[in-house]
Amino acid sequence: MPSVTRNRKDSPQQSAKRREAIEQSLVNATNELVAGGQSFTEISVNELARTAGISRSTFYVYFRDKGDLVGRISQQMTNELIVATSCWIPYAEKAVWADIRQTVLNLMSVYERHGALMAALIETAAYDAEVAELSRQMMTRLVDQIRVGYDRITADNKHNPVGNGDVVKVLPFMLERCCYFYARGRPASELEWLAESMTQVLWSSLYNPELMPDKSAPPSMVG
Amino acid sequence: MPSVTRNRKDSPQQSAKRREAIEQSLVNATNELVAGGQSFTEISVNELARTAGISRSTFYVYFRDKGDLVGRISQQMTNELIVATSCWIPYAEKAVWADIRQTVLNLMSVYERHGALMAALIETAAYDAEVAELSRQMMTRLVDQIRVGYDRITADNKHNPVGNGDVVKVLPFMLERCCYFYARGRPASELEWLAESMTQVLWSSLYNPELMPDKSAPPSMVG
DNA sequence: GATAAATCGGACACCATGTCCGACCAATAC
DNA sequence: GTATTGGTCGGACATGGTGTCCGATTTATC
Repeated sequence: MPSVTRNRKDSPQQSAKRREAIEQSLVNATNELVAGGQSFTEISVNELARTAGISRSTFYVYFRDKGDLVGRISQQMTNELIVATSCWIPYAEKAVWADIRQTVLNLMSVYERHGALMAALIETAAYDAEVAELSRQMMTRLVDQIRVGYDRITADNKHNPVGNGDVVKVLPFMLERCCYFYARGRPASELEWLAESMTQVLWSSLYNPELMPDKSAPPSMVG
Repeated sequence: MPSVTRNRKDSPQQSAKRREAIEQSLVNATNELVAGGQSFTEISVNELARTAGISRSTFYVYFRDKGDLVGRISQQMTNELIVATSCWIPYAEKAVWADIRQTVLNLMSVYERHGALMAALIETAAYDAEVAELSRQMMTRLVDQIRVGYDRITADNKHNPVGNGDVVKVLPFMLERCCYFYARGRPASELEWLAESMTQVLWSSLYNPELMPDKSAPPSMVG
């Protein structure tokens, strides 16, 4: 006898707890499959679900599609990145080289541990408008974060403010993209040069502005 | 009467000229469709071909798939980017602020004019291994280019070499990603702040290294 | 006007997607 | 025990894009 009260459409009285458990299984499955050499895009929902130990049907009970899953992951990643900067930003005005370096290493560590998820995020953002927006928000939050640091630095009288505060809109892209390219899934400990280089760019852009160039000199070559 | 000599498999005695003409039509179609709001990934081969004024069948005569097309485009884009740096790199040791700024503007201009193609390149690289490799090569070539400039700067006795030459592996990612994010399809003339910011990062990272920070100071906060 | 090249339309098998449903399997309630 | 219920499962379904193939038609060339 078919149940009449049964309503599939607005089913979700699924406990948030259960949803999170499934999400975790899917995250593990993603890591596993990406480690096996596939890109996230070419992993089918079926493959993903099976590897996570659930059926394709069940996947669609909890997530609209792969993009929906990635969207949730994206929130986590964003938070991790923000946290990674917390040993520098709140004290930016009195930070030394080593503080910035540590922040950079923290960021790299996120990409080391969550390389597959970061790849999934970036890949999906390429074709899924909703995820693209989330990825955009991730960058915006990083920019805001760096801006807080910048403001603290310039408010401090030790440092002569650089003319252009918009550098903060530029630096996070260097960080994100370099970590993505060089540090994804790789131990940060083997990437000393990367930590050093990114630290240097941050340092010289934010803490080194006293040495103003002569901006008025005419270009020596034609563009 | 069916032609016996006709061999479809290794057909391409298609003149390179014709291929380029078709490629150009497809490039235009891509611009048109992307301008219409779609992402390159969600444009079907049929739609792309029809907009370019050819049939789907003909598309497959000249290109294996969309990735093949994007691959060819990628070469062009890479070249344009390299050329964009030519007003700076060869004279890097005697360059002034305005020279770097001009290079940055040139780069932005590439993204202004070819925004759709750049998007197609990045999107496709996300799931097509072959295109991903080409996109990787694009970055590598930019790194090499910046390195040439760096070597000229450090060889010159005017500038005290910075400790870490690996900054050159980091800077192109800032340039590429920022142009992609901020300057794609947008007039460079309205993005003064971007040009200024990117120039500043380049300048302070490459020409401003005399002011060495105290790298030995212990971190003030815990990571 | 004959011949070959280039293009076209259309059919084909294939595969992933997202939706839907009935069957099943627990645990709990009566 | 037996019935109900929330959750899972397998499978069917329509849909839509892919890449391949071929026969037919158009276009260019001499």
